[in-house]
Amino acid sequence: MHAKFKINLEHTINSGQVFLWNKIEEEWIGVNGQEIIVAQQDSQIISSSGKEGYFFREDDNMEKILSRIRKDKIVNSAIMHFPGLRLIRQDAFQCYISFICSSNASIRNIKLMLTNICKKFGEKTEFNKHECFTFPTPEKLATASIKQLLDCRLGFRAKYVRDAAKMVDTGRLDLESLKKMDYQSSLEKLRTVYGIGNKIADCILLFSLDKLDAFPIDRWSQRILLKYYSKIFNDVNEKPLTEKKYEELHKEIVNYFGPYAGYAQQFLFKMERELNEKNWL
DNA sequence: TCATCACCTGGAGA
DNA sequence: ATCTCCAGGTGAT
Repeated sequence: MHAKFKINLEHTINSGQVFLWNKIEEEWIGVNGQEIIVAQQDSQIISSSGKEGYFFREDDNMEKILSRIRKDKIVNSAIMHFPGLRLIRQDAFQCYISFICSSNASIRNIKLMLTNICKKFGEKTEFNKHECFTFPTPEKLATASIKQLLDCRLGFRAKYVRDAAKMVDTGRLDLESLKKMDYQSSLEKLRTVYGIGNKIADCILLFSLDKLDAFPIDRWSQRILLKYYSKIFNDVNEKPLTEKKYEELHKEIVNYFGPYAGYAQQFLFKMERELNEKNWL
């Protein structure tokens, strides 16, 4: 890989994509499904699964991607301020459950819920002198009762998670097969899950199912569009997006930023949150 | 199709 | 101390 496009772990992990990561001294330790990943800046990234170069999308052609999304001085500024920021290719089931939990919750709270889920349903594992719990498999999480999920502090999301885990466990939803489908078809399939709307579907598609044209429009994205792009996109305002508005806006966005629009979202999101001094993990 | 509203919970700010 | 408000939304009316 060209040194110019070296991954910056700090920027990447602290960008709202992942929740089960902790920094201990100079090392980052993260849970990704049944694997544990240990990474240190400017050092080798190791995984308990032995799979390399996958999680941080080291196969992405960043020169090409950045040149395609650099449409204006706003994205350009975000790219310049956060070099080495990458999208992450997460374990699909963990990503799916994580973003279902993200509904109307702060990052800190999401992390707490997911940590509780791992402690209750995951496997205690040791890797590279670090001990932690893996994320439960669909089979394991599908056995969870509502009460157990409430004990994990999921609140009203407990029923969503229970249904979602059962969808995967029973084979009614095959996350791996969504990777091979196009954006629209996989989006529609995800949206059939109780608890998944457009925004959460876009997060799952972008962060785990290789749909780089997914552009999650959350409160922050909306603020960004209103602040910097109100001249470019039609009818952006601060009001909550209806399903139809969301879809129309998404089309306009992909039309403008292109097939790697999701990368543009990640840079813009990171920049605006930092500008407002919001906390990460 | 659209506008409201309730929803668990933890943390920040008044 | 106690209260209010909000956080990377979604589903039901």
